[in-house]
Amino acid sequence: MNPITRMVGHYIRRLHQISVGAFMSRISEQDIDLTQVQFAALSVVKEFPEIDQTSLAQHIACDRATTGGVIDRLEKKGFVRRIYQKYDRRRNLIVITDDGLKVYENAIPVVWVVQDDIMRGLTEAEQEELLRLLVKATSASNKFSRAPMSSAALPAEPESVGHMG
Amino acid sequence: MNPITRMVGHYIRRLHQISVGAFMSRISEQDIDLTQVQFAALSVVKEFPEIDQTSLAQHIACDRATTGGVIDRLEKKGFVRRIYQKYDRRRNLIVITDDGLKVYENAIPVVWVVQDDIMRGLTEAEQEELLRLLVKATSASNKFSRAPMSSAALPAEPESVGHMG
DNA sequence: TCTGTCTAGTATGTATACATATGTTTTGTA
DNA sequence: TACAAAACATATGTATACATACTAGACAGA
Repeated sequence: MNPITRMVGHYIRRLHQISVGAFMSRISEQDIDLTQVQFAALSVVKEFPEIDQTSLAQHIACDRATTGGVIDRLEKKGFVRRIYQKYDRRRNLIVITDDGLKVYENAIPVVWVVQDDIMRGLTEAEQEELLRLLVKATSASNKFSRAPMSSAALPAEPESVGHMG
Repeated sequence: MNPITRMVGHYIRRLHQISVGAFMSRISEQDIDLTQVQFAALSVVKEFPEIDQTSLAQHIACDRATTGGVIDRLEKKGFVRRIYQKYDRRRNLIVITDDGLKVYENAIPVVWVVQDDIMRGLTEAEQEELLRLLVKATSASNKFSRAPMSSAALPAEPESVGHMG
């Protein structure tokens, strides 16, 4: 038996691949041009208009360099806009465009389909338990991570997030 | 509440980041120059000497292009060697070197420390349950994935993990 | 033998993901 | 006010991850 078959990290990486693949597959079916991370960024930009890149980075749990690239691509597609200010010229404020809003709304139903794709092999109870354990594990390890999620982006009561779609 | 906080994919991606981060952190402490995927590749190459790249790709669940890059980097570090054959000049056979073996053996204990880092927020029972659910979910979705793991690399007991086709 | 098909590996391009370094701007403090 | 420190974005380099396309080689059937 190869040791990698006993490594939790291996299955996490594998499930991540599956999750990304399912998202891209389902989103393409709807002719939507978005990645998982771009969708997450859009959802945060929609909720917090004129957010700066560093705050956005914290919400989607990417570092600033990665987030800059994500914004680049969203801007190129016309889904968000950077606003350059006078009173603090270090900051770019990000806003969602009308096109971005439309794409975002169209993508939302896809998310729940993907949810089901990823966990289709599990019973209803197991799906809830997996989600609960993922939330608990990420919350616990969050502070040790290099690109931690901001507390604003974390569920208020991790215990209660077990249910979805 | 932002919808991404309800997305299982978001937590999977997050736990993957944490897992990769923990591995790199612990492995650096030991002055070992390996990534998670490179470790997985080494372990397969050790178990199956003279494996070709496509088979290796299936075992570590990467596509051929990615695997080629992984082998490139491992070869550059002197941890594996490519053997070019006469009777089938399409195939490269990969073997582990003495240096590679040494590094691999040194890295093994780190893997178990990382295991604990990732799931430190969970009880013993929860850790086992998370691993079980990850194995079950990945097994079920494996066949829908672009870079599926080969069955040889999957755990032997279908009973406990849920076997796939 | 010739040819169409399949296979193995590679090349290219895109998208996260992050470390490190750089440059600019703002802020805090002496 | 001057200067150090912090903050923000970006640039560069490395490593997965995968689609697509391409080359070379093997192979089976006509």
